[in-house]
Amino acid sequence: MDRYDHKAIEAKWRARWAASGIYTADIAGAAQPFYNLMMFPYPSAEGLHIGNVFAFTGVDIHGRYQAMQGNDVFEPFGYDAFGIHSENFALKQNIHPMTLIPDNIARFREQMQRLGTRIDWSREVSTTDPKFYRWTQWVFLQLFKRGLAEKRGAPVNWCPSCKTVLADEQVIAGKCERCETPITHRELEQWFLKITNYTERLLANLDWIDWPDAIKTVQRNWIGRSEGLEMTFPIEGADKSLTFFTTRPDTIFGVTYMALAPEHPLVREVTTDAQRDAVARYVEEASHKTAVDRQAMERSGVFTGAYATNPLNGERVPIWVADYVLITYGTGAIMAVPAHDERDFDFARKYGLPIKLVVAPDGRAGGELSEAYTGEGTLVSSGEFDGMTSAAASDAIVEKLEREGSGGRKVTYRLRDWLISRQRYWGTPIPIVLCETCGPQAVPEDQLPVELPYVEEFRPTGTDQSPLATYEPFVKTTCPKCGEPARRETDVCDTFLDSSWYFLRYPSTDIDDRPFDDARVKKWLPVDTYIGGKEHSVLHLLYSRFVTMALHDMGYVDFEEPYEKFRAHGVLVLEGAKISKSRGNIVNPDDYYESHGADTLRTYLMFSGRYEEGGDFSDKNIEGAARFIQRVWDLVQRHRERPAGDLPVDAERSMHRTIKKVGEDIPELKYNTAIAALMEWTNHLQKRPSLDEQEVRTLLQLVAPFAPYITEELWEQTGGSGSVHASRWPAYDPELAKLEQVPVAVQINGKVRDVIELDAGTGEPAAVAAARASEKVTRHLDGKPIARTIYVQDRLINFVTGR
RNA sequence: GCCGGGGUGGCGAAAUGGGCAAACGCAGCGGACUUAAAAUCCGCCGUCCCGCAAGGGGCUUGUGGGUUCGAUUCCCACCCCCGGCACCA
Repeated sequence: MDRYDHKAIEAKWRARWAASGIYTADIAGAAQPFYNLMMFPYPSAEGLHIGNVFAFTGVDIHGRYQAMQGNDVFEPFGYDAFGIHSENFALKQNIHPMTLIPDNIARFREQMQRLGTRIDWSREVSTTDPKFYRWTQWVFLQLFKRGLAEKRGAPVNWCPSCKTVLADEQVIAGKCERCETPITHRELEQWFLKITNYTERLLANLDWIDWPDAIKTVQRNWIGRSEGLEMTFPIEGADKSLTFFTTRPDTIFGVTYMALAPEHPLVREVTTDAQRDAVARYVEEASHKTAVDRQAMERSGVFTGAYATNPLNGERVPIWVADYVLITYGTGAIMAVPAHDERDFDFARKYGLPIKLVVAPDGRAGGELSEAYTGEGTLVSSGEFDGMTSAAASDAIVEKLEREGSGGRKVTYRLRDWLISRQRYWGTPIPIVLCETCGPQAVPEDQLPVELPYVEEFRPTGTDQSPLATYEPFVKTTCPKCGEPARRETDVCDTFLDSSWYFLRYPSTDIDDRPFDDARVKKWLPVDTYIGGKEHSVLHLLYSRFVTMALHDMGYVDFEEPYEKFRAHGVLVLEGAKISKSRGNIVNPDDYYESHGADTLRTYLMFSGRYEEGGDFSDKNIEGAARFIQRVWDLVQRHRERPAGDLPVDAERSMHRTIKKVGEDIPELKYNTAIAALMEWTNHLQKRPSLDEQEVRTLLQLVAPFAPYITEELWEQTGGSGSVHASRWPAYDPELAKLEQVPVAVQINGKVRDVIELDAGTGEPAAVAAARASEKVTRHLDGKPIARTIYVQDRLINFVTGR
């Protein structure tokens, strides 16, 4: 049999599908809308790589299956083309992003089309299109008008290489997520979105949304809820007090010093004249250290000369400045308990501060400590709380402080507000006018979009300003409130603002006077299934939940959670390394489109392992998928040449079993085992002299989601009506899908000695009788009496003899 | 360090409300077809031992324990790999 001509067939159906609009969703009229969403890509490199193809194929199979279930599937695609990733690529190529990005997009589109997806190409979105970012700006303004966006001075993460500030979520282990340069800190006026207003809801909704537990855990950890005590110690000789947070109230009698973060406002106020120079020097040095330095270097600090009083025992404790205390967590100050905290222990050792044991490990008296004891135990040297357990003492201490009004229970979070200003060129301009008299003013909505101008010199400046700041035609404007000359905000938005709402736009891309149409949002959202990479567990997935909640509270949408069902696909690696342009290990799908065709590539990628796990890419096994696709072709060609045969009951049963298995596996994204079942069935079909019409129909339908081109061609060749992709998924008969005869293992003392064929559903007496009739069983029993018999129907029999 | 996920043949992997480990595929070996090759088809294919053979027996899911008639699956301890967080008080 000849090899099928994948190039001709794929080109033919691509054209036909485009012409017929088979994948165009009926946005207004769909009876059973199903929003099948994939994370839109950054079109930053020269094209799709094999990892993108892997991800999108899995989403598409899901969409095709849902369509064959009778749903009106909407599967849109777009480009997240603003941002540092795209701009850096433009810088490297030395081509202006306004020229380069449209080329990249065209290339991505072509490669996606060759993949044979059921994407609705009539509703593309690109975040760099003014028709799109006009509404990103609108989203920003709604947040601004409700006080959820504000410009304020704060210590921020600065990447010296990218020359911009970054959100916390974009700092990985103290380094820039894009270029791995150690982050420094700057004190700058920046725009923040108040995601922390939503902390509790972001946390609470995780309890019911249908997401993988692993992703929920990552979000919970990122939000970092922590319960404890907040209290204050009065500062000696000053009208001030020092507020701190602790999760260990039981150790409070062990406080031997206090420590402030170098950036803490009280540092200046409490430092004595004698210590002023030393403290100033230390604070100055600390400001130059990167987060990476801070951790790598030995713990350090300096005494301020001031003292605070522990109100519980009246002890006087020195106040230090130490850079292991973070200004960004809790109150930026700590009570230090060297005996029961590793960091405080090291610090006390270094500076000769007292180490006072107050929690004794249970059943042992505390002696000299060689390291901090961080566990729980029984309180000692703690006044009235002596003898209590850590847990009881914590409660008692907090209650006492609450009674006295000097402290109380408090919940603290790790999550901080989302910093969205970027001192770069390639992004959505922040739609704000800065007026010297009126302050930051929203650009009136009828003046949107604030267009990003073409600026020849788009390189980052390295100052605290975006390159737009020097482009006067953009900067000069008038205040919308007072009409006086004013300047535009020149920072641009973090790309994650673009992607925080894009899914709301897809159904309304043809509407220009509002971001999204209410009726369409009601019809299509929340998204039915969202599938994307784990790398966005915090970042995109958290930000878009926040923005959706905010829009919900403003009354724009009637749901809080944008993606009630989310599934994460695995990541493809190459020889153990992440696939990326910078590593130079890009695998281009075009080579496989040419050599084997998209159907084979899709099938191969989905067959070689679990979709939700990913794995190491290697094309070693692609021949297996190619043979399977070719076998489907050959089977159907043979069927066309020979008269249709009958359908013996065994063949019918194996068909029903396959329909059941494939139909159960696809919704769970177990594509590898679905394909295995199809391979098994085709191996059976091949042994039959001729196929029944129903078998051919069913085969093409079951293979269709995986290999859309060849099945469509064969469907037409065999006179199928309409498109195979618009046909209804075949039903199976549960009775026929069952096995008639089952192999049952016969064990003696847990060791398999024989396997006998029994009718499915055979009861214990008959099964045991059959098993005892086996020569092998008799031989192994060797006359020993059976003490016990265990029977698991249709599975096994275990004869247990006495010892 | 803490939090996730994982470790199964030569390779990619199946199978966990405990029940025949290795489905499906790759590679390999043997055979059919062919002048020959490719393609295709048929058979073998975890490992060790006994046997000329038919066949029989032992071992085997990272390591060591435990529970159980029975453990890849459950429990305890540990090792390694991948991902996330990271001086979070």
